[in-house]
Amino acid sequence: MNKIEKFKKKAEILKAMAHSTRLIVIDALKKGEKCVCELNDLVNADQSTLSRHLSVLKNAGIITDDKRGQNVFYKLRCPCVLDYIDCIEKVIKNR
Amino acid sequence: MNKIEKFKKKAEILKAMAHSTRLIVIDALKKGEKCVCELNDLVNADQSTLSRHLSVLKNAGIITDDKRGQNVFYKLRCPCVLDYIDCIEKVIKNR
DNA sequence: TGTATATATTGCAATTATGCCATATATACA
DNA sequence: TGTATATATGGCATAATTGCAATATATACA
Repeated sequence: MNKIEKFKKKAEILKAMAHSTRLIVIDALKKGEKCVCELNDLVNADQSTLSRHLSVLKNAGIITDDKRGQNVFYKLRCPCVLDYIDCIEKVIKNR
Repeated sequence: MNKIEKFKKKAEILKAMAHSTRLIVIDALKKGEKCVCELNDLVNADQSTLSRHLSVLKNAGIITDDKRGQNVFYKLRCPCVLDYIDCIEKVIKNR
């Protein structure tokens, strides 16, 4: 894989994170897994819309799902994505 | 500013980074400022396209510009954005 | 088996992002 | 002043993202 392809892959991950609803989900998962219904209470969006956001995060490899009974539980695959938010806040403060 | 607004602002920054050309620029600036002509040699895009990518990064507060003579030099405002690489690479490996 | 509940998917319209071309602006220098 | 060089901007076509409504699927439980 050449250099440009590598940057494209990284951009994909960032793009998957680059939405307020998806950031709310990532933030909510920092203390452990949550089912869709719990996440639904946190975000202000249609159930189908949240479901699509979750699939974006899942396809990017940021979260994983685990179906148990009627519920699907999501959790962060790499909690380091949360560290990144600190830097983003610094950017916001400095601009 | 309420919580959702804060997440929207963070998403803006991430979205500004979420493009391969803009990641190449950010990476190129890790060792210090560079003029547009130097960046133009690194990316595979029209000059006007690069210019527009630079304005996206600038508007997001990720880079600043400094015009000296005929050249415009860009540099990272918060080099911590480079830390994304380690975490993003971890996400890519784990998925 | 039938029904309720949780979650995912499809269709579609509206918005936003992207890229290139042409053109504008601003500086340097003859 | 005129010309070349560096960078930015406007216009426009194409593609991608977003959100909701409707529908599908899958599990639980009566």
